[in-house]
Amino acid sequence: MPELPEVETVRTGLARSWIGKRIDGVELRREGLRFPFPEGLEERLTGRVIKQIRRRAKYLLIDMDNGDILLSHLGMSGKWILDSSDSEGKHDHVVIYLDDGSMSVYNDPRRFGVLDIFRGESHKLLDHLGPEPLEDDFTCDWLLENLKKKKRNIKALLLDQSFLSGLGNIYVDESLWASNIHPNSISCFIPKRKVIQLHNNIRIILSESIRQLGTTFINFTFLNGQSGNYSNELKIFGNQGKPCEKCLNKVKKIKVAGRGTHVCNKCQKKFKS
DNA sequence: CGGCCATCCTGCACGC
DNA sequence: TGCGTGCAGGATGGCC
Repeated sequence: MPELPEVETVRTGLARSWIGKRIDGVELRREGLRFPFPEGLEERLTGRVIKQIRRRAKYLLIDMDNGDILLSHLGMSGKWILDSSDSEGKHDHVVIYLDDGSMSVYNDPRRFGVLDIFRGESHKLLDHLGPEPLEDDFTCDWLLENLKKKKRNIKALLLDQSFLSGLGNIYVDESLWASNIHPNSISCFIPKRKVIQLHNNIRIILSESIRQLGTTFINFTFLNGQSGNYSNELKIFGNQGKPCEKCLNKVKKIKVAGRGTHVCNKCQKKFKS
């Protein structure tokens, strides 16, 4: 479940390993992932030099020397294994051969990932995305104004990538707990002082997680065994049955917006009117 | 517009 | 121990 901090961690790793290298060959081991691979992907990538790696929401954008952009989304279980010595793993779907003799392998058991190539400013999967929570345009005023405009369940809204991009199940639960807002609150009824806290907490939590290289669960390493430490910092996610760190009340796991949701009913206030 | 559901897929945690 | 079942989850698309 890579979210913004995990994808950012992957970006840093890919940048270190890939920038300046030329792609000598690409092997596709199946027809596609979530979607079929684009026609002629191997040919289009072969011979290209990788110039830059960017991130938008949970997408990786790999800029080539001819203007082509390789788009990679890790879905639920995707990972890039760099300097791999082996590409025969059960779920190794894509192999990229680089001009330094190394091999990068895309492995994705659940195949919810996306790999596409495009050129220009616009891509169907990117065009509708909301602001980046760590960029300057995600201001407290912006959040206040836009929560007011909607009458939606706050958890559903924060998970909605067209509203705000990059948050997933983990960081939404963490941000709402840190702000003492119940995930079943309605966006427009959350008072200003709580929205200010929410805005602040989203940025603090994401930044701190990036600093720690993200959250890693068993079975989920990003790059050659490098793994995130933010798991140790999780205050509510996965803590069902344990005492809340703020009030010792038992943390519950409920369903909100179709998602498993962790909540402290004592600390987190439900704003519904 | 918003909520809800199904879909994609596999691994894993259950219960018997 | 081993099998079957059901669930999780990011994003989309359809339905009401």
